[in-house]
Amino acid sequence: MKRETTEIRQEQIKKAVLDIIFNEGLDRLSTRNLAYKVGITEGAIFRHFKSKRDIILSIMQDVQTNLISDLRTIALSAESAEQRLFSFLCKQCTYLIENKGVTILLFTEAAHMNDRALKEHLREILIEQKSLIGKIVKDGMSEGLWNTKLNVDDVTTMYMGIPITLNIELTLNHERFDRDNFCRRMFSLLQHMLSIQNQKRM
Amino acid sequence: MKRETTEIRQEQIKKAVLDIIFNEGLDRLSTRNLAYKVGITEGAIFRHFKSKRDIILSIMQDVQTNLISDLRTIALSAESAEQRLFSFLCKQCTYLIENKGVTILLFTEAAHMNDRALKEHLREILIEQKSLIGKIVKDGMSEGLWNTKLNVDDVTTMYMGIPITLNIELTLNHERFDRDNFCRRMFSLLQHMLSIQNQKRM
DNA sequence: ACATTATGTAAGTAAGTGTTTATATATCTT
DNA sequence: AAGATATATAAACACTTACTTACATAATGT
Repeated sequence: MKRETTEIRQEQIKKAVLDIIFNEGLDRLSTRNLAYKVGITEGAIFRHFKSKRDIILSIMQDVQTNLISDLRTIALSAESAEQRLFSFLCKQCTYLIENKGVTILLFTEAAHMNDRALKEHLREILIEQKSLIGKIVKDGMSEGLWNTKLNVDDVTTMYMGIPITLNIELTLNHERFDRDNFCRRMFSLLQHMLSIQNQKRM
Repeated sequence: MKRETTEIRQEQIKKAVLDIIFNEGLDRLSTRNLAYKVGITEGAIFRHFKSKRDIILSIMQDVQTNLISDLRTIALSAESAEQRLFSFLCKQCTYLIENKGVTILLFTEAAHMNDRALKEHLREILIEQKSLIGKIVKDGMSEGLWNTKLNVDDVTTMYMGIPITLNIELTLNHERFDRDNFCRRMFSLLQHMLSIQNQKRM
C-alpha cells in the first residue's frame, strides 16, 4: 500500500469534502464516504485530522488565508474607490462560483451543528469582508465620488446581499442562473445607489 | 394517556420542529427528540406524518399559504408602488424575524438533503417573491417614479439580498444584530438605487 | 542493517438514525 | 353497552454515524 504524508492526505481529504458537498449533498458527507473518496480507510482519516469538525475548521482557515487576504489586498490598493469596489465584487463572485462547496459548507454547517466556535469563525469572515467594503465606501465618499449622506453600515449590509444571493441562486438554480456579467450588472446598481444625485421626487 | 386528533398533533409536531431548530440546532432534529418535545412516542409521529421529509414539506406548504399569500396581497394592492415596496419589505423582514426556524430549515435543508423536490419548492418560493417585486418595480417605473433604464431582474436580485442577508445575520449574530428600523434603512437605499437622477459623475 | 516513526488496515465501539410491528386503549358511533 | 376506529405505546428493526483499538508495514535516519 502506497503511503502519503499527512500534508498531502489533509489536502486530499479537504478536496474530497468539497467534492462530496458539490456532487452528492451535505448529508453524504460521512467519514465513511470521505475515506472511500480519498481511497483510504476510515481510520486513516483520523490519523490526519483529530475529528470531522477539525476538517471543517481547517477548510474555514483556508478561506481565511486565501479569499480574505486577496480581498484585503484589493481593498487597500492604491486604485480609485470605484475600481476597488468593482474588483472586490468580482473577486467575491468568482470565488463563490469556483468554490461552491465551500460556501454551502460554511453557511449550512454553522446553522446545522449549532457550534459556537464555527459560527463565530464564520461571523468573523463576514465582518471582515464588511469592514473592508466599508473602507472602500468611505474612501469613495472622501474622494467626492459618492453620496456622503448614506450610512456606510447600511451600504455594506446591502452590498453583502449580492454575494450571498449569488450563492443561494447557484445552489438552487444550479446552471440555470444567469451569471453573465453578473458583477457588472450588480456594480451598476450599486453605483446608482451610491451616486450623488438630484432626486426628482422624494 | 390523552389523545389528540391528527390535525392537532400535526400542528404540535411542526411547532416542535421549529422550536428544536431555533433552540438546539438542526442536528438535534431527530424523530426521537421531536417525539420527546411533543410528549408522545416516536411511533406516534409516523401516524400523523408518513415520513420526516413530509413534515418539512408540510412546513414549506405553510410558508407558501401564509407568507406568500400576504405578500401577494401587498404587491397587488391599489397603493402606490413606493408604498407597496415598503410594505412588502417590512412584511418579509417581520416574517423572517418571527419565524427564524422556518428559514433556517428551508435554506439549509434544501442544500443538506440534496432533495430535488425540496429544492424545487424553495426555488418556487423565491421566484414567486421575485416576480411580485418585479411587478411593483415595473409599476413604479410606469408611474414615472423610478428610473426606467434599470433592468428589473437585476433590481429584484439586489432586492432579494436584503431578506437573505437579514436571515444570515440573525442566525450568526443572534441578538447582536441591529434590527431597529432595518426595513426603513434598507428601503431608503433602494429608493436611491431606483430614483431618476442626474449623476454628477459617470 | 536495524530500530524508529509515520502511515496504513480491519474490525470493532457505543450511540444515533428513520421507520415498522404487535399490541393496547381512549374515544366515537350505533 | 358493544363494536369500530383512531390514537397511542414499547420494543424492535436494519442501518449509519463519528471515532477507537490492536496490529501491520512502508519509509526514514543512523
